[in-house]
Amino acid sequence: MERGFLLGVNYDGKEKKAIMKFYNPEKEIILKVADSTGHRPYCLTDLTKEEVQKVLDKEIQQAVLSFKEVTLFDTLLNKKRKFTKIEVEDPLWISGRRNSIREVFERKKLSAHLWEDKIKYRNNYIYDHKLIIGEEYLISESGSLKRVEKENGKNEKWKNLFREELLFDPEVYKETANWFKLLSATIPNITRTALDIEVFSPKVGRIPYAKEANYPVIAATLVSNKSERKIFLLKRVSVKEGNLESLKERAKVYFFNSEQEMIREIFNEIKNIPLLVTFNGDNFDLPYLAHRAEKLGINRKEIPLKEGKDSFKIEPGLHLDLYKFFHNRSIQVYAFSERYRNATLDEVSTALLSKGKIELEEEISQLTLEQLAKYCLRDSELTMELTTFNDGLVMNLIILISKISRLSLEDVTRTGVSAWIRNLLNYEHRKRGLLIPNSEDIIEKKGEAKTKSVIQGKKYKGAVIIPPAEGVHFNVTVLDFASLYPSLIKSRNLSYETINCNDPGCRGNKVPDTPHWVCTRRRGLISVLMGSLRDVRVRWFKPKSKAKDLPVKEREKNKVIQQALKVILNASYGVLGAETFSYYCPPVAESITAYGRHLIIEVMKESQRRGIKVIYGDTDSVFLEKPPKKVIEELMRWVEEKFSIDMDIDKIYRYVALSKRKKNYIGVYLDGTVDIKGLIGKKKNTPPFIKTAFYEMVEILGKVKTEQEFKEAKKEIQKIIKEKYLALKNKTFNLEDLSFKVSLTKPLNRYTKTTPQHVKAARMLEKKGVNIEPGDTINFIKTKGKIGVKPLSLTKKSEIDIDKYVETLKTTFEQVLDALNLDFDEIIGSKTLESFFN
DNA sequence: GCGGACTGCTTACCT
DNA sequence: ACAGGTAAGCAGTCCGCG
Repeated sequence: MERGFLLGVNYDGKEKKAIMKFYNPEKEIILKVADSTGHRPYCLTDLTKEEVQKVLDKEIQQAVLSFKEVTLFDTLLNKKRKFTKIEVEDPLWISGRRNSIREVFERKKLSAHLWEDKIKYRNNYIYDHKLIIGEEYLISESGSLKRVEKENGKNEKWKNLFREELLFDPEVYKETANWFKLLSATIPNITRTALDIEVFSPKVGRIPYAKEANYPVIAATLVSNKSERKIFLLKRVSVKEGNLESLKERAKVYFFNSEQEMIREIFNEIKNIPLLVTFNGDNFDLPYLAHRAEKLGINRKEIPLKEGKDSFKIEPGLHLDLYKFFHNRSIQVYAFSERYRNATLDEVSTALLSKGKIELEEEISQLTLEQLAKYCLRDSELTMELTTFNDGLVMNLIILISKISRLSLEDVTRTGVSAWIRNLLNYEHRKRGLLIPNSEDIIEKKGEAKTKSVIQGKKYKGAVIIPPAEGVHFNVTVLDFASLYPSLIKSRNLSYETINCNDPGCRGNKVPDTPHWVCTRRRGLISVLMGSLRDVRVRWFKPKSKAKDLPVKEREKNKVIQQALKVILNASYGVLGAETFSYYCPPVAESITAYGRHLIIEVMKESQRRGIKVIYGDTDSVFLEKPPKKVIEELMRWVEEKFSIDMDIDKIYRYVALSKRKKNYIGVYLDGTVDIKGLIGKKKNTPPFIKTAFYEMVEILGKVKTEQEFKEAKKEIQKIIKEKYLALKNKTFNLEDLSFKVSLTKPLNRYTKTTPQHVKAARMLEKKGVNIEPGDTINFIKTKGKIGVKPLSLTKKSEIDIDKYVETLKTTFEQVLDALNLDFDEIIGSKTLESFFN
């Protein structure tokens, strides 16, 4: 009998079996357990066995192991149906090779009669065995599994807390309890090692191409989470050694005369690593090593690396590529609040660890061995620290998302949030004996969107924004709906199968502002799953992440769980409106925003009925001017009773300055902190000169306490504006403070429709031999003359177009001046005789 | 052949 | 490969104008 935490499932093409990988914390090793149940790849069809046999040719028929009749519930038709389950030898027979079942069905226009054929076999295996990644199992000699269930006292407390919920919505209650157990269980601290390699390059500034692997690997470093460090160095006659002794204090150093020997040694290390961590290892380090090894004549059997479609995996352990994980938009935005902008090792580690890569003054190939080793070691250290900082936040996040999505750790780090949610939904369909629907069937049955978007080119109508009341408003309370869209999905029973259901009795349950209705007889699966995730977050993990009575460690644990849930919940609405999502359902997506619009408008009306002005609102919030406490409480209770959606007090401002512009305001909290939304002065591309001027104004605004104090503040602001205007006119500034910084979102040659200014500047740089790539930020100055722009590095002070900067200063300040009822032109005194006559 | 009105493209932001 | 809505600036086009 062995014990281990399940980390993933793979398919072994040679053994023709699913292989589960468990991690045993005592021995710090990976246990590979092959399937012992005789599970085979399969897909489903509503054709009979005889019909299928007519469709498939002899070659596939030989690969078909069996036809079985199965009964599943079709959620779209709301009835049980019989299907033929076609079991085959190898997943490629389902799809992925010539004359696979899918290909044949497609060719014969029978795609509509095929189901569950697009699911990866490793996931199919997880569904059928109800496996939970990240959970601990007992593994018997024969390979059978048993979950280690740890009952703890917490569960009882939990049940008490939710007795009410149990009566009101038992299905959600049941799932919430499951999530609670799953997410509170112990998370293993997996022993892991980071790897980084350096490669010789004969050309300056050229990164070697992994597929060709033409040049030697000259260094490799390995750093474990237990601070074991190893440096492998290739001796080269052409470079100096430097102080090699200094390396030995920091790591075990190994020298090699032969590159082949060194690579062999790296492979020996990899074979003993349960979890390998790299930064971009899928696309560089591992393919380079694999191809280089083959080139050097190392036997394929000695190479513990396996090339996948968009991954490189290792044996027997697992490989996580952190680049892909940090590159994930949801992770970047919701887990790390956009603290890094580009997912490079340097930017991510600088932002999260306050420590970046070693800056090089020379080319990699010219460094002394000492410098090379230190550079390479730092990269591995950073990569490892990204998984260990903050008590292993990143590792825990990955494992928690695995638990929720039921995907292996390797898949979680390589896919986006829509793949996570899709997999969870697939798993839950299978668990309940429901047919996993084809995307086309959902669209065919439920149709496209019926509302019209405000922005042309979008698919349906989104949120409403209550127009801001221009001016300065003192004593403002902002109310918001707690995670509005997930709450609506839960409380309005929204799911692909419940929208516009077949039962005529449900037609009265209309979605406002749309022709849609929602089923009143059965709970929707997406509604139950997202609803229970929402409940467990809002009711338990979020408050417990802030609970002062808990030890800090405990709070931090809850915080990570809360964050993992947030990442998934924040996407729950968005994926339903994304064509690429396999449960894409426009009527559901537009119903969510429609209920949202209805809600905010009703709250606004009610607030005004109760004598409180709503001065602004966006999607899920209302800004209330001078609301008495009592009225706020009554209003919130009214909303909760009438719509069963929770409202929270989001923030309280001493005052808010609004212009007519939406998504554009400045608010000052009671403690004087300033909240800036959408203003140009805050945007990252605004020149520092303008930004500084703007923030000088913000500082003054933060000090204003009463309406009387505004008089003085207005004078000071006018002073700043005059000063800055004169500084521009007299050119008393640094050139670089006038540079706009704009990012390239695509390669230069893909700007074919128009040529924006930053692209013009970038092209000038490229001509000078500068390497320009997507994601690069271009620094440019607005200049006089026909082109109107030059890269910062090529501009002389005399070329600046001062008038353009006065314009930028004007628009930046106007966004606030409008609220203060001040006029920029009057302030700088350009209301001269001339403008008078015009 | 020039300038204003307009539309479209691009980036950065908000919820 | 989660969504829609807004602000702003510039590029490019159309149209009028003896």
